[in-house]
Amino acid sequence: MDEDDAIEALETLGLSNYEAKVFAALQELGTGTARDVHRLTDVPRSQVYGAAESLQHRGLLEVQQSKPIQYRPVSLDAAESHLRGEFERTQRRAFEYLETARQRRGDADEEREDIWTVHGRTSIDGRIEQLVEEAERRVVFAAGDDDEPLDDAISDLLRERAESGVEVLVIADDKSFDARFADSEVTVVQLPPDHPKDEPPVGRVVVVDGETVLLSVRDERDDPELDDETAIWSSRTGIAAVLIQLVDGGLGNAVSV
Amino acid sequence: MDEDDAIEALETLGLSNYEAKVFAALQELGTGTARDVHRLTDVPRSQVYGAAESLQHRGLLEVQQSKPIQYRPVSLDAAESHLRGEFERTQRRAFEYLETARQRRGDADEEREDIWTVHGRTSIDGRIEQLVEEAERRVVFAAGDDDEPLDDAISDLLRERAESGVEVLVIADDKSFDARFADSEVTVVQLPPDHPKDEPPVGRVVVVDGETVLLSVRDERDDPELDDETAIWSSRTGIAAVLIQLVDGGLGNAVSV
DNA sequence: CTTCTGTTAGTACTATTCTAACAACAGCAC
DNA sequence: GTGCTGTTGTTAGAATAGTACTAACAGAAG
Repeated sequence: MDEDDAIEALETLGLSNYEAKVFAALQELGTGTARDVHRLTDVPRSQVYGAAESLQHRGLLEVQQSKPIQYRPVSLDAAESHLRGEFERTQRRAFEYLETARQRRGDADEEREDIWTVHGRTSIDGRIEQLVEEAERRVVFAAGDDDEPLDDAISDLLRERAESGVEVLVIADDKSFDARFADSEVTVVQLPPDHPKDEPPVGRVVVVDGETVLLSVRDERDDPELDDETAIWSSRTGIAAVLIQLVDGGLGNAVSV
Repeated sequence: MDEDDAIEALETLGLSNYEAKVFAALQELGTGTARDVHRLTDVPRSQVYGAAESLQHRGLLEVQQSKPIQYRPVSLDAAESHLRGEFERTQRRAFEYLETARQRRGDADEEREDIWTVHGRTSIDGRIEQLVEEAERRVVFAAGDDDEPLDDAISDLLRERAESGVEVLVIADDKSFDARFADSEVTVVQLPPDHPKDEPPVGRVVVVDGETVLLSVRDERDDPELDDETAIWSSRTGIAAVLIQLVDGGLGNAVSV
């Protein structure tokens, strides 16, 4: 993480280029004048005043109206809280409208021979949750080798659906899943040790009611935080039926989806 | 909250203008093609493809590679989680560097006749916390009439400092403070009912060790979420001594700061 | 044959980056 | 006290980069 990355990240958080540089410089200076900031950065001195005023109005700087004006950043904790508060308020504004827009949509189109592609772990998690919530009879969930294949929210939801009468099977190839679902209605099926092991990049496989299937694939990149997972899913289609048969065949006699 | 506000908010969250409009349109459509989106918005049809691809890579859309291509938004919950995750990762990137920059600063300048101005409630809360944390002997905290003058974090900190041996007085003009500090070492001083009442826009008053003072003022605007509070504070200065005497005088015989 | 689709290129406009200039003030030498 | 130099804070404008939007086209679908 170098200074350019941090400046870029601050810009992503909504600061302008000059604001980001002024804020970062003042972290290092502690307290400083426009000239001090200009000397430490490539921000033109005449531009420091406007950038600093904007930061002050956003609650990120304290100002001493002396001659010359002195600036100091608020604490990093206060700055983080402040930016997070701004983010949450902005997101709430946007999503209140989006919820009303969503409610305005007409009757959903009938499902056709659709295969959908989703990028990103949180989006895939969301789709998995939705498919599981819609299950009426049976859910089969399998995960490939992974440090953390099963999100807490998803495992909670699997328990909940199992307790509400849906048949839930989790296919595991290590023992940790037993502990997670030990006291629930979820059935954990252990693959035999000699079962051919899917190598990465296989991610998750979910089959719902024998007619909906989701397959995710983990991109082979280094940074797990970058949501580098892609999934396809399909429901009540010919291709879904074929994929489900393929998944079924891959599991052999261990379990039927 | 209308559509333009939502579009603007989505732009603040990092979407481009076209991306925001495509995403909002698809909330209403449910599923749609580039032409469907173009018809519902003023986004040129040729620009919908690029905006949609970008949204997909950000994990906000699902795509069906048919002819024509079909797009659908991920669920609003998944979208919110996703944007929040992006925000938290970006903020962590920025603040890791800022913390190292902060640690690199030289010895803090000696305090001079400084008066600092702070905008925004979270920044003022942060400064109050810092002043209270630095207290060695005595903290006096007063708040004007307000729906929620005392942040949980601040009240927790006041308790903690009282329990660690600092003398903490909270000056209240209603009974609710008794409940908050009933079982702690914090002393709550009730102003007499006939005490002249500060009218808004007075916010908070904090005096630390008889030599540091913070005075906040609430701007008279409607929206409490807009952090419309401004504070001044000063430490070990002549003006701080004067302000503290003024505050002392304002409290009459009820308490000495 | 017409319309639609997806892609690419380019122009016009807006925003940002950066420089220049200036009045007023502060500091210093004499 | 005066004169000179440097600093401060403000404003304006040119250059550059990014965004908004239109136009055009090949290929496919109806």
